[in-house]
Amino acid sequence: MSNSEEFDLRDFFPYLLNLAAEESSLDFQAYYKTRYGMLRMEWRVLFHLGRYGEMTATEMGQRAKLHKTKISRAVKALENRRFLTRHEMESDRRNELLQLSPQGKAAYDDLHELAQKYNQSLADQFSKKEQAVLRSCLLKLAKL
Amino acid sequence: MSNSEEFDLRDFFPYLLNLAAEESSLDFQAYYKTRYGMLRMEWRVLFHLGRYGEMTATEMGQRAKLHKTKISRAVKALENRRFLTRHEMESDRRNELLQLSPQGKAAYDDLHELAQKYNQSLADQFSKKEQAVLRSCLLKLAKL
DNA sequence: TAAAATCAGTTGCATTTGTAACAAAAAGAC
DNA sequence: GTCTTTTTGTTACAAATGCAACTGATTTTA
Repeated sequence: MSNSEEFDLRDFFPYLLNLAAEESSLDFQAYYKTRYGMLRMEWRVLFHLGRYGEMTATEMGQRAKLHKTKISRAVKALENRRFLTRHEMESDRRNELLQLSPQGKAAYDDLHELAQKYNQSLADQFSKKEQAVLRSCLLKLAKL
Repeated sequence: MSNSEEFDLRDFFPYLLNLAAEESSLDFQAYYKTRYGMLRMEWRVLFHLGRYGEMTATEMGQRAKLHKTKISRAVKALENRRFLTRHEMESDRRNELLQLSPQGKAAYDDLHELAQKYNQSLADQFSKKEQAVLRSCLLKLAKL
């Protein structure tokens, strides 16, 4: 039966990745959730707009590999909280340009800075060399 | 504005971990889903029983850091599909010993072998050294 | 030993997500 | 031009998850 040489869950990368992903985002997630009432998808959309400037939902979808329904819902929620505004484009009235409001920008600045610090605290567990290997492996696994 | 030296999502470990976790489990997930109609939690429970032998739900919860409601629902689903049986313990009738049925064992054997191969194909993207670093980083991040 | 506290496991409800159908606008066929 | 197809974004419905209340069994406490 249970041979101790046998393949274990602790050797299974998808499992490890899942646990590490969950565990490593808990604290940060708690922050934007309690502080700004945001969900993960809303934080991502906010980040994209803050980091890369105004864009349409479709553009963001391609850039971040997010499905349009996720974006649609996140945008609606952010709009309700006055974190962003939409502007119908004259050239094509199906398109809406999304941009952060001043509040949105303020939230972005706060979260962006925090994310950086938070990330540093995760990275500090590892040597520079390990950090580089980890990052490159993850990029490859994520197919980025 | 968008300063190109600025901290990017691609530098943010929680984000990378999430994407890598999702991407790296897609194919395997599709297999046990279409082949056995299982959800992730059900696969985990099946794996635990197959790998470590019969145990109670609480034991499994501690071992795998899973919440009891998740286990309860996964056990019910696996029981409905005749992959496991429950046996009330005489010593304490609140406890139920869970064990795989022959079908459950067969599914475990199949999935276990596939998981190993699948994992190997993920690992093959990296050198031995990289694999070791990746694994140890993930274990640390997952707090295992 | 009777009442209170604890523990295993389940169920119900509210939230979140995934999929697919949908409406409106634009582009293409002819 | 109008009829069909494609594209953008929303919505509806079903599945999945998290959390808290619950049932029944056991232990503790007084």
